[in-house]
Amino acid sequence: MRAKNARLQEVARAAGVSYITAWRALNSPDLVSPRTREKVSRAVEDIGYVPNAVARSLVSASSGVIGAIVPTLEDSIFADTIQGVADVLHTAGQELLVGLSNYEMEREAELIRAFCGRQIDGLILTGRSHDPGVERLLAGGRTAVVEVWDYGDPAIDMLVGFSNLALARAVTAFLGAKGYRRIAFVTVAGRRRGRERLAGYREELAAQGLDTNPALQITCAPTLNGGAEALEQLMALEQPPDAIFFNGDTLAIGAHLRGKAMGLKYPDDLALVGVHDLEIACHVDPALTSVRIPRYRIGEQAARLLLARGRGEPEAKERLNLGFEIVERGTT
Amino acid sequence: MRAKNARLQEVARAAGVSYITAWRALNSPDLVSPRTREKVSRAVEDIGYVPNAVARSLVSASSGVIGAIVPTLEDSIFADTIQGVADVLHTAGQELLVGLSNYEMEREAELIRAFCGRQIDGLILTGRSHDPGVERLLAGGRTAVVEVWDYGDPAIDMLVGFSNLALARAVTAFLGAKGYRRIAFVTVAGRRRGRERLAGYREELAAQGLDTNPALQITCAPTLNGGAEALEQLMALEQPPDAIFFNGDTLAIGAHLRGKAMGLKYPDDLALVGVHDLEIACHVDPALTSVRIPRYRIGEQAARLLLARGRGEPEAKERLNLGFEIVERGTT
DNA sequence: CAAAAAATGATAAACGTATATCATTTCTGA
DNA sequence: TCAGAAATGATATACGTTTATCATTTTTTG
Repeated sequence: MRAKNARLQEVARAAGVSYITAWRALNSPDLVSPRTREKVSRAVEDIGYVPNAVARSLVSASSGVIGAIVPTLEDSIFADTIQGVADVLHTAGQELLVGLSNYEMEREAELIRAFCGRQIDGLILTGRSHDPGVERLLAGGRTAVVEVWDYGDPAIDMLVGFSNLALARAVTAFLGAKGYRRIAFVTVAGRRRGRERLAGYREELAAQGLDTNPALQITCAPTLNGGAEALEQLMALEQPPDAIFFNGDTLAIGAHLRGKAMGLKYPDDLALVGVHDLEIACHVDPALTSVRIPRYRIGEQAARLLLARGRGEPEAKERLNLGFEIVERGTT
Repeated sequence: MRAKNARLQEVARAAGVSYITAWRALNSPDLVSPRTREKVSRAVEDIGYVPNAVARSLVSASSGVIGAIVPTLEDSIFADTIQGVADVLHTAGQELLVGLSNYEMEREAELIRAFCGRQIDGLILTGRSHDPGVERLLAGGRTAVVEVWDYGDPAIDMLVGFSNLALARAVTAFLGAKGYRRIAFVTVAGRRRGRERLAGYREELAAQGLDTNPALQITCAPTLNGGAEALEQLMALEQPPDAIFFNGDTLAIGAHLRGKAMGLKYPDDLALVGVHDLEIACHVDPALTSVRIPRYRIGEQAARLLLARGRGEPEAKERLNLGFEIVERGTT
């Protein structure tokens, strides 16, 4: 049933040349006369020959494949980064093996192991904390690794991201400077990035002498509805916040729409800030203040670093802080 | 620099057994005594041995990798399908090679070629129209193929999706039954799926004797803003529509928010319907009527079909219509 | 027309695993 | 203690490419 793919040997036979000549025609065309080149490529066409990249990988110890592991594609955030990676890799003819860790370190570790067995040329990981066994596996430097999203000391090799701590401090400082005093912070339960931002938020509250009431620091589900419920919970407090910093536009938009239905006026009754600057931030009324994050560029740059390493250009900068930008709109 | 990975030979040496025994310990453990098994797995640990899946693929002519090609990950629609694929493949220990065609048939063809060279065990393609050369390449049946999203006759092998034609007819009929007479249809320029739905919309208009004015059939950019502008364009007509069928919730939400800012009342001034049933459809006021599409399940089922085929279960149903569901809410 | 250059060919080893065959050693039970 | 079973080992071939070496043929050039 499963007929075997044609090998180069068959191409050679069909073209009436030796194996080695067929090989040269495809891989070092200058060593071969134009006529032969022509014969061989016609044979390739006729037979439908596709070189076996597996065999090539085996002998060359490099596969032309990059692996990327992100927690999920269900929110568009990481999908944009993957898109950036894929777009850059495509220009270099490399393929992309995608793994979804579902925010589980163990699942990430499994994926990394499997990817390494496939001789990937490079690996993109989300975040800076990984299974210790994996860090040992990758420590040898056999595989180029870029960690993305969290700027800081790379745990393994190279890194591209922005500082979550700085982001949270900047937003908190921004709200403080606007005169808000009771600034709440809402994040998704159980996510590392949220915890880093929480730390930044707390640092800045302390630095500015703002209200540090723990009741203003809550978690919710990673959905519009989660944000909406968080808003209700916060506004039901005896002393409700005058500003809410949502760790994600999805939460913030959910809250925005719910709050508006409740009759809240932004920013007089309440200020809102999100993160990611999704398109919809401009389309609610008043428009949502948010933080622009280079999620596509993170992917692009990570892929570029891997490609540069593959070409043996160690001079490439191996630790990139791509920053972020607060985009002020009507809700603050 | 790039130290080679350990081979099984080294593991055998470290464990003090022969190569073949080490191999058996890992691949047919029952043939080996518990003590030996123990020695070998300790050696694997010590050395950090990871089996070379490339070599395995070469000899077994099957790679443990499935390829999936979608147009983009930038809208969450295909990302959800990929997520479904990845979740199922993970349970089977298969990896996922992702390709983004950017809606270009030629780029899709390149990716397919590259994937076939990598000996993928199965391939998931979006849509039913592909480069002719590719269809020839895949026609041999060497690689299991599932086309997803568009239900109809599979061009190659297996298929999982829903009928875009039926969807458009159903929505149009639904609006007609509600008494709307001037039903507009807005789709994204240059996308095949949009054209199929347009056909369904037109068929149903004709069947119901509704207004077929071409001015009510327009295209826009695939963004919130695109939808908003489409709304403005339609409402500026001398005879504006009384209902708009947006081919995508993103467009519909963009229009919804813009229209509300313009003072439109839904559904009295205008009815709106979207497609995809994104979470936000419930969070606008009034909530958006939309069509629920099994985008995650499409991915799951496609992956399941490929796995079943890989296990040699040809009895698996190879043409699945997963249907859709109109979710009626406040805008109609 | 001879010498140099270009093109082609033959052969072999390597990549790391899968798997088959046959041989030898060690263990188990009566 | 010995037959039979279980465990281990030695050896070889295959997968399809990459790459090296050396030999031969064909073409070009002065």
